Formats: sequence, C-alpha cells, structure tokens
Amino acid sequence: MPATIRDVAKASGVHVSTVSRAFSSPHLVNSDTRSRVLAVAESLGYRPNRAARALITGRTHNIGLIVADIANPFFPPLIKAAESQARNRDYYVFVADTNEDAVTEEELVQALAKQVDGVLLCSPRMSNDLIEQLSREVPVVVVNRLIESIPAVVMDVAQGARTAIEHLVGLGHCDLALLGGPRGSWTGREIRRSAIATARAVGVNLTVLGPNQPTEVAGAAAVETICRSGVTGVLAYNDLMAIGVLEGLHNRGIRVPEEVSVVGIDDIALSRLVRPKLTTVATPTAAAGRTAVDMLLQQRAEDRRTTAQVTLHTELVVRDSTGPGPRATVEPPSATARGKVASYAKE
Amino acid sequence: MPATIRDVAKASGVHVSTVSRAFSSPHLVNSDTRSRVLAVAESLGYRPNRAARALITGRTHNIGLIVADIANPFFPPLIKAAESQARNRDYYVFVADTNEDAVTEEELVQALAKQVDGVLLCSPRMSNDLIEQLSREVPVVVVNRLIESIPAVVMDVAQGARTAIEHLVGLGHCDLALLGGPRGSWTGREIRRSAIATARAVGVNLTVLGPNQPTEVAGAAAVETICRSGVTGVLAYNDLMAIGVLEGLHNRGIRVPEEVSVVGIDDIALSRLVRPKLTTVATPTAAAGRTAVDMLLQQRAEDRRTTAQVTLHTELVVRDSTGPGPRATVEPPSATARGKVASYAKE
DNA sequence: CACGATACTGCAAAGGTTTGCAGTGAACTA
DNA sequence: TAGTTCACTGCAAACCTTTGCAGTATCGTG
Repeated sequence: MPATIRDVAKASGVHVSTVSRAFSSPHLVNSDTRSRVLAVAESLGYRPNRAARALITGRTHNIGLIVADIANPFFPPLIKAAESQARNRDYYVFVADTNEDAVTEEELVQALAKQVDGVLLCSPRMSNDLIEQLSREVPVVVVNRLIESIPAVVMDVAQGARTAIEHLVGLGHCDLALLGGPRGSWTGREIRRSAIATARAVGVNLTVLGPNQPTEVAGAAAVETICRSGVTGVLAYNDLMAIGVLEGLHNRGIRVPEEVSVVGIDDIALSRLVRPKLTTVATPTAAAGRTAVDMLLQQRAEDRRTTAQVTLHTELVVRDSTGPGPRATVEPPSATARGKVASYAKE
Repeated sequence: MPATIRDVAKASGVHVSTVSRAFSSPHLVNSDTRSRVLAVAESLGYRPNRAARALITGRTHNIGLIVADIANPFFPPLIKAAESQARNRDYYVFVADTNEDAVTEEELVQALAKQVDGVLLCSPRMSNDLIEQLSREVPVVVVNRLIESIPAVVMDVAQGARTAIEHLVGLGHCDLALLGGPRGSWTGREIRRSAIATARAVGVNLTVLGPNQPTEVAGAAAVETICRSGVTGVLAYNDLMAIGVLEGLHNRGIRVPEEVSVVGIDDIALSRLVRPKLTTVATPTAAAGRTAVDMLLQQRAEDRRTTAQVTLHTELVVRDSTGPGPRATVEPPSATARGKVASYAKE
C-alpha cells in the first residue's frame, strides 16, 4: 500500500536507481530530473523504507540508549538531550531500561546490537570485561564510567566530591558521612575514593555508608545511622538520596542546615524545589548526552578508531542545605581525632 | 562479519529455510534437527537480522513513543512502564520528544511511521483531524486525549478535578483559582470544563488562568495574579505548576496551607518530596503506559478493528498543602457572590 | 502390497533499497 | 574529423530473511 521507490520511478519515468540517487547522492543526478523526482515522491507520499536501506547499507540509522532507570530523575535530561542530538543527525533512538540489573543490561545490548549502529551505555552496572567484550560486537560509548580503550564521557565527580567535602569543612564540619551509591557504580567508587582522600588530606572524620540503592527511600533509611554516628555533614551519592536524607532529618525534627548540613550530587531539577533547597554538585547531564551521541556517530563515521574519553566539569552549587558547623568557632577538632576514616561499607 | 542464517545453515548441514523455521515455526521442524540448529546458531552467535525480517514480514517489532517532553516528570514513569511492557512482548521502543510542539509531533509520526508497527501518542498537541489522518498511515493509540474512532487511554481527570474542587470547598474555600495548562491539551480542557461545572454546581467562585506552559516556572509566575485575585484555593493543571505555586507563595511569605491551599494533578514522585507535601489527584501513569502498549499490539494482531477507549480512575491524595479555608467557620459566602465564574483565559 | 497421509526438508521468489559497472549522447580537444 | 572526456542514466546483483510450494521418505491402513 505505501508507495515504494518503484512507484516513484514509474510515475516519474526514470529508473529506480535514479530515484535512489535523487535522494542519497544529489550530485549524481541532473537537477531537473531530481526536482521532478522529488516532486513526484512528495505527491505520492513516498518515504524510503529504512529496513530495506539498512539491509543493504548495513546502517540502521538507529542508536540504542540504555539506562538503569528511566524514572530516576537523573536520566530524563540526558535522554532528552541525546535524543534531540541524534534526531538532528537523522538518527532515532531506542530507549531501554535495565532496572538497575546487570544481566538485563547485557541481554539488552545483545538484542539491540543487530538493529542499531551503536549503543550508549549510561551508568552501566555490568563488569568492565563484559563491556569490552560487547564493544567488539557493536560500537559502544559509555557514560559515567571509565574503561581502558572504550570511548566514554564521564563527569568529574571526584573533583565534585572534593569540592563538596572542602565546602563542608570550610563551614566548620569535621565529622562527615558519605552516603554511598549502588554496588557496581563507577561514579560511586570515584566519589568514595575522592571523598576519603580529601577527608584524609584535610584531616576530618569521614564515615562511609553503603552500598545503597540510589533512591530517596534509601536516603531516608540511612538517617538513623547518620544520627547515631553523630556527624554534622553529609555528602550523598546523588540528589535523590540527599533529598531522602533531608526528608528523614525533617521527620526526626532535626533542622537543616542548623544542625546537619547535606550535600547532593547531580543537581537534578528537583533539588531546587525541595526545602531547604539542596546544595549540590551540578553535573552537566544534557551535555553528556549530546557529547556521547556525537562520539558514537563519529566513531561510526571514522571507522571506529577513536577511543576518546572526555571528562566534563562539575560545579558546586551552594544553596540552603549547608550551613556553619555546630562547633565551627568553638572547638576545632583535636589533633588525635583528625584524619580518621571510618567505613561501614559492606562492599 | 556477523553470522547470518546462511552460515548457520551451512554449519549445521541444513537449508536456510530450515534454520528460519527452527526459530520461528518450531513445530514444523524435527526436534533433533532443531536443537542441532539452535546449538550451532548459539555457538556462532547468530542473531536474526531484524531489518531483513521486517522487510519481508512487514512487521518491525518496534513501536514509537512520542511525548511532549521527556524531562517533564509526568512522563518517565509512563515511558518506563510502556518500554517494559513492550519488551516483555518482544518489542523495542523508539522514544521521541516533541518539545511541546505540534509540528515536530507530526513530522515525528510521519518519520517513524515506516519503521514501527505502531505509535503511542502521549498528550498530543496537534489537532484531532491530523491525528485521525495519521492514524490511517500507521496504527496509533493516543494517551490523554479522546478522539472519536481512535483507540485511546485517558485518565479520568474530570472526576479528579471535581473531587479536588469539592475537597477545597469542603475545607471552606469559596474563592478558587484554576491554573490552566498548555493550549491544545485535551486534559487541560477536561479539567477546566469539569472545574467550572463543579464550581458552578457547588456555588463557589472560580478564576480561570491560562493557558500556561506546564512548568513550575509558569506556576511560580502565576502567583502574582493569584494573590491579586484574592483566592484561597488553587487547583493547578499539574503537579509541576502546583509546586511552582508553592514556591512562589513561599517566596512571598504566604503560608501553605494556612493562608492558601494548593492542589495539583498527577501525583508525580516529586509531590511527596516538596514541603508542604502536595495534595494532588493521582493519575495511574504506569498503568496507562502498559495499557496503551497492549492496545497497540492487540490492534495489530486483530487486524485493526478495535477502537477501544479506556478511562483509568484517578484518586485524590490529601497531603499537607490543603487545609481549612480562612473564613471556614466565620463567614460563609454570601448568596450573591456564589457561583460566579470569572475567566482570564486567553484561549 | 498399494495407497494415502504424515512429517520433514529443500527450492526459489519476494520484499525495497543501494551501488558498481556499463551504456548513451553531448561537449570538448587536438 | 576523430578521439576523449564528461554528465547522466540504466541494469542487475546483493543484502538477509520468510514462506508457499514441491519433493522425499516413512508410516499406517485397508
């Protein structure tokens, strides 16, 4: 029923190959012929069949975008930016959700591999080895993870975590907690590594909690431990958890930032809407989405030799959830208490 | 490089058609042969080429999901549910974002039409006529809009708006405002129609504002008008706008719910996280996504004759943003002031 | 034993497009 | 004028799979 290239050819009195060229290699066809063909095509409502085109060119003009959880507010801006960028380049994007599950993730890449020109793996949960292996079957660009020899775009969360810790310390907090993220998260490891190193360097206590699900529920649940440990400053793996902490503290009647300061990471839209407004490390998610798409497409274009890895800068956004530490001017930490790093990590 | 059906056929000593049948019509091939073929296929890492399959069967096993704005928190749960449901049925989904633009929307449907088995149109912005026209080119299921002869799944927002107004009135508010949504939104029209009718029936004043962009910025911006009009209860087109109102009121030092009550619609995750927690009309978004996918797939299966339209129930969730009206027990509205419906609508 | 039915399997066409190769006529060069 | 180049167009193979049809062997039945 839908018009094919043959219908257009017949109706405009040329061979199908001419019609094809009129679309994909304009310089190879007489401009009069071309405009006639295009007019006929238009009037017939002809749209090239992408499946047929993919079959012969081997390029689908689709890409896959795999995320851990579409409903996690971190991802929608990334998805939106990636989709928009892809469409500008005449690519469409399959979005798939792994539910934070490494196995689903692998299956998804495998299944998508044959029907896309490349896959964007966002905050993957599977092992580096597996990703390397998969990247031999289909071009892959990873977001939020650094793996040798795999193109990637990451946010500089290490820098972000350091700035956040320094911010808290600068406010006079010396007993801090880091609320860790999910197992298998590269970002989580980076944050932890950097936070621990910074705490040690600056000489404050840091209690590491986790791993945790990256949700506000987990954040709220961690509040009990946080209270027990007597810290006055908390850095969370992401804003969602930080907001959970805010929630939990509020429920216990603990005031933020008067009694406890809280810092998140990501700067999701929500952070500006909760009260107190969340101090957080802004990560350029939209830029990451666009960059990743460009890298993926370029990799295809240049015969896959670029193994570029780009790091995007993060920035601390100070809002209302952080304030002076309780003993800011009263009692600086004793020398013996300094630089202790406790860890409750289960990993 | 990747294994084709021919490689598998050669390696297992059968004809390609047998391999094909081993996959798609198991009952037509000897079970020994079949398991041998499958084993060989497995060892070769063979995956059927979906483009080739699509070319001959005419079915791509893909669907398109078109939304106005991926980053609008209303959509991610819907997308997630739809994607999950589709994948369970062995379908993959293209997600595309129209940026709230009707023209983009049409182009998108046109472009996607040829490479999907159906399109899910969520909260469309284009005209009914156009949708009907497009639905002749490709199976369509519409979410959040009712059009004669087009399969649809909608939320019962009329009921929701009525309940919300009644809730406010029950609390003693007699001067209400409705913060309208974007132009072209069926849901917005439903809400307005129902809110106006309810206000009239119950005998309270209702000021209608809009149309507005469905964002918290627009909500905050509307606060000035809201204050000037002296209403004590606000129903917003969606939670995002309601949260914007909360924000704007807070900035002006107006307390919620003591001075003004606010009700949203949708019950996005955010609503539980802002302070005060938002009273809102919960719409079953995930269920809508799943249902819509099922309807779309079924429509395909049964030779497109089902024009089912399903309405999902909504429910008022009372939280902390609504409270007794200022003059609740003091001064019931005078008879002359009752039932007046003002409208500032620009539509 | 002959016949038809049954259970598999092979053959080949078809689906819509791209693209290397070859052909045509015109324009240009020597 | 003859030989070349050039711009354009047509031809046909190829991409990978599905599927109607036909063929073969085995089995059961009368």
